[in-house]
Amino acid sequence: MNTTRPGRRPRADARRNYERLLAEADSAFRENGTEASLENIARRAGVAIGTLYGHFPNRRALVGALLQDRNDVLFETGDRLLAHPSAAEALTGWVHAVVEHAAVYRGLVAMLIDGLDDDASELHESCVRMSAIGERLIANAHAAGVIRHDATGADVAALMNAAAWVREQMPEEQADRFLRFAMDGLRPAGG
Amino acid sequence: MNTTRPGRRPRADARRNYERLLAEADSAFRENGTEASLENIARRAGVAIGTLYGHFPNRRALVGALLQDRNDVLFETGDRLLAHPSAAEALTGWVHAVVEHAAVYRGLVAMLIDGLDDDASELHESCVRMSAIGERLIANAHAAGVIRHDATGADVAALMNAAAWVREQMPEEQADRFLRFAMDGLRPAGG
DNA sequence: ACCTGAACACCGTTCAAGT
DNA sequence: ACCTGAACACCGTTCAAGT
Repeated sequence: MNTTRPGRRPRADARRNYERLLAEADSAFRENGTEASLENIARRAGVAIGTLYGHFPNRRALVGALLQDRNDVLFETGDRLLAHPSAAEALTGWVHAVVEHAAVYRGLVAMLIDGLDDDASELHESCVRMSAIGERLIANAHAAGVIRHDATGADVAALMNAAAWVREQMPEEQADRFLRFAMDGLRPAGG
Repeated sequence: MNTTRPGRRPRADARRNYERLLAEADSAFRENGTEASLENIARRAGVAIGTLYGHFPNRRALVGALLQDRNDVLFETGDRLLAHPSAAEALTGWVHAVVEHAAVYRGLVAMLIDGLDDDASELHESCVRMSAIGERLIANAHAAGVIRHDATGADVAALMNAAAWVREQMPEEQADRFLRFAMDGLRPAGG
């Protein structure tokens, strides 16, 4: 639960401000998406705008800090699915988990896509890890013959991101239907 | 080619400004997406910001004016496809046409989605028309038995919008693959 | 009838000055 | 070591004043 970075003992007020900023950012991002006003977040947290930038050099850092715990959960899910006996169920489970993960904040999918390409992004490491898990699950699916042979990791990633975007834009039920149909399109030809 | 609205004879300078604003907006939207700075557009067109607002009350109106000609082409395509002998090819053709249509400006898909729900939007009419064509083509596809029976118009719309979004975010080739796979997911179970 | 640009209210981001 | 808030450079949008 201690989210403080390298320096040893943060001052009590610094820690409190950090915590408050995270809480306000979370609620602002949930309400208005990842483009929510940072000035507003600082104001609601009761600190000056400079304090926000002191703790988080940019918007990505703030989002990254908020995603920490959720990332841990996601990667545990990934490990569990990699050991799952059914490669098909594992892949489906992963896609659902990632879509759910990205659905917290409107606009997050776009940030994650950028984060994968930009190695200077605070989100880069987790994006790469997500990508790696996906690749392995797809390899397993191919080995088990439960996915059409011409589908690549990039194809599944595109599907996943698209589904997350649909989830941001439309009612959850519609997003579920989209995901189900799209996944059917990945099944082997004879399936 | 005359794009002037109800008032009879626009002043020569007004017409020229209108034309210049459209041209600059088009290039700005192509470069930076539909969120491109309006002040920049006015500046590059050589007019004051107030002149831009005089011609276009908001960003949607500007986008709508730019889409006029492209809409005509799209709807002609729609009419032609509605008369196409193969319901399957017609639907596929329509989805491709809409994705291509929305791909001009990054961010346009999101505006079109909003435009369908918001009847105060300058884009609303064309969105409704697009939607109606889609519905008819899907009805035809169902009648011909070339689409899975549980797929609705909303499902196809979601797929189309998602494909357009993928086209905005990733290389065109990736978007094509996504679209092909996703469309396969709409084929009848036994297909 | 149309154009101008100042005015207002908002941003993100930086940084000298404080404690 | 951390916080503050003014400062700068940018927005979208409106509207009184011009021609």
